[in-house]
Amino acid sequence: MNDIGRRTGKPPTIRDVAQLAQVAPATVSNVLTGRRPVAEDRTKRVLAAVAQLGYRPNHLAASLRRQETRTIGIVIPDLTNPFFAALVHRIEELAAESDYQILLMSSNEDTEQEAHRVEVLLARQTDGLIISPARDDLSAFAASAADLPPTVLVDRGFGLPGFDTVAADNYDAAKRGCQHLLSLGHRDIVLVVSDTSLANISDRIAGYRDALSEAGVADRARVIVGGFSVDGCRGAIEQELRRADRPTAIFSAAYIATLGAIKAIRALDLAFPDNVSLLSFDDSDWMMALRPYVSAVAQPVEEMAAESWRLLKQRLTGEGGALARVRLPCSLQVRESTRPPSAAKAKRRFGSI
Amino acid sequence: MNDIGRRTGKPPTIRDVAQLAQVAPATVSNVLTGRRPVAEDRTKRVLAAVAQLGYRPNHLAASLRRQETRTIGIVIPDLTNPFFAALVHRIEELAAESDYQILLMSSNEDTEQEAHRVEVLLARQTDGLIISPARDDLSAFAASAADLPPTVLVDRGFGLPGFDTVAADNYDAAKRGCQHLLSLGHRDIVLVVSDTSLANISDRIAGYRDALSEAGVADRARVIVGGFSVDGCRGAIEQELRRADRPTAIFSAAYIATLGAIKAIRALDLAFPDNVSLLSFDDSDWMMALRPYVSAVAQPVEEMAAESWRLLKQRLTGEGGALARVRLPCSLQVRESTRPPSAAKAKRRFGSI
DNA sequence: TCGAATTGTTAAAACGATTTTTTACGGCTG
DNA sequence: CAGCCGTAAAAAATCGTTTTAACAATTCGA
Repeated sequence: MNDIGRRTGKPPTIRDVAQLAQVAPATVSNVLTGRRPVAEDRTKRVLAAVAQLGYRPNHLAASLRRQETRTIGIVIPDLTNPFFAALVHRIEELAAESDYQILLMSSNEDTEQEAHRVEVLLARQTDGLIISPARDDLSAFAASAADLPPTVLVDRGFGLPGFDTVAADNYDAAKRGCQHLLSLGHRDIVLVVSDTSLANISDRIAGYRDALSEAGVADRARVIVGGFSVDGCRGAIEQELRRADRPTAIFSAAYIATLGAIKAIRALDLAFPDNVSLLSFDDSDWMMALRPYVSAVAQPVEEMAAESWRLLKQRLTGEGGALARVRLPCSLQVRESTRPPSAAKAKRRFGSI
Repeated sequence: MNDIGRRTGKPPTIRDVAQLAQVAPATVSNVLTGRRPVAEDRTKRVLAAVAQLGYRPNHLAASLRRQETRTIGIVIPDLTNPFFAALVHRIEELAAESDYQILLMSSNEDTEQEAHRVEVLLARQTDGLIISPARDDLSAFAASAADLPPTVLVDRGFGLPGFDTVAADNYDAAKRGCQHLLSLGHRDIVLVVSDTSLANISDRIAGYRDALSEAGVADRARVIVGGFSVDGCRGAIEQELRRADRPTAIFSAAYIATLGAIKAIRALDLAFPDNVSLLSFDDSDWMMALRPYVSAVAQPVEEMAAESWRLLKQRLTGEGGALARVRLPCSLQVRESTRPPSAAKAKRRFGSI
């Protein structure tokens, strides 16, 4: 380890390398980026100098000059939701493969925070954005909308004009999930959602309603709103389960709602699928730990991540065509928590009429 | 909406604002940053121009000049692990409060990827780093070590020289967890870990062993290694559960191991705590969905995040003192999955001697 | 063999801010 | 009234790279 040529203190710059290699800074740049050919002997000198100095190009300066940061901003409502964690994880992985890095921010389901984060990302010159907006309308971005770099909306905000959007086919998934329950003989199916103002949720509600309609039991539709907290959902569901005409099946339309549903069922000393069937929207690996194993409508998280990144990258490289709206199909995982309504239950209901 | 003074195409720069406000660029900067006083009338003119142009300071340029990016890099092994998701979530939240943003990267438990990510972060001039290293030795950073900005190691790499480090008190937590099982009467407690090369894991192993020693049953120690996959752990545990001298309790020392343990127990048609008690290291909100509710040693994720950020921020603002090593206590959550070994079980064991 | 095209090299400009230095202008003081 | 001082504004330097444009040297075609 010698210190020859090592400027103590500040890290070496391209000028230091150039000086040591006896070439111009531009030549160093050309060697390192490969944009223009450089004679072999100079290339070697430059490389040697780079190695000797431990030179690391300052990405900041390069970004400023190139007007490209190779950074994309991701804004999601809540990283502790495994769905979003998985989404971000995969996007990061894919982005890294193309030498893009991600600036991650959580909006905490709050429009104002979201708007602020987007502003920050704009100021930071991110090349692109992937957002799962807190609300489906444009209010949050209204102020910044005109200055947005290529932006993909994922999970939420599907179809908003001006954006590439990616989402699961929530309508179809909810419909199929509900049909599954119907086919088991359930007629009293309660749908638990976190919030009705979100389009992905209202799509699920629509799918649920349509499935009931087509089965001729539209009037049995019961949608309850539990909010974004587990205990909010739990409370709402408990109330539902305490009624005389207790539902025979619960369809929890979000991660939080599933947790709330299970907690509610436990709290009342009931069991699924014996007393109520349970179907979850969103599948997580931890569900395999549940006994009974919860049936679920699984969103294609990986594909959503892949598709979001694909679309964004196309825009970044200028290959993008017309704005895309990608709906990805969910898969229905029929497992142990959904069964025909129990005889005992049917009898009780019968008696109560 | 008029377009007066609006340069179409490129976003407005500080020069545009200066020109419109009839002042020098420096004055605009002073108004916006508040570093130097500016006369009131000029201030008003500048602010008006800023509003009219929709000027947004280019953070990139400011960073380059200031030699400070207000960006911190976070490198974690795996975002799909709820522990790390929660950690990142909280750090992001805290950092945002101080106007720092985070560049997030996953190492995927891989030293090479990790080293590469760290290099990228260095090139990007991040002001600080928070890393949960894939290995406890310095190999990954050896090349970059000298050039690292203030760096906090969290969860792993505790006590590595040259770093502020934060970790749960794994030794004590495992010991107390094991003591809990011992106090219930268990003597055949198997500890399931992902990997033995990690210091946090070996601390857990040590705590486990010491608890057994102090109870005079050091020879009953059984540590099995399942790797970083759920099914790896499941397989290893199944094998253990199939033995004639099946353990009466399983202590799963990591998120993945807990999942594997539950899966294994289910696969063999056993139940906890009836056939085996189960104690989990790492607590997640989804565990509340388990029936029975799994007892767990909970790492103080929020505090670990807070402490990491606090230490890092101190270094960033130059208030930092001597390198800190912070051990945070875990809490033992005794719930339903840990019970005294069953009579039936005891009898069977007795008969098999 | 001479001018044109090509190639490699470098000096200088540019990116967009902040910080340092210089200048200008009053108000005081001796 | 000259000189000094303090303040606010402007001008210029700076951060570290890439790109442009100018230049020299070489190759090629006619």
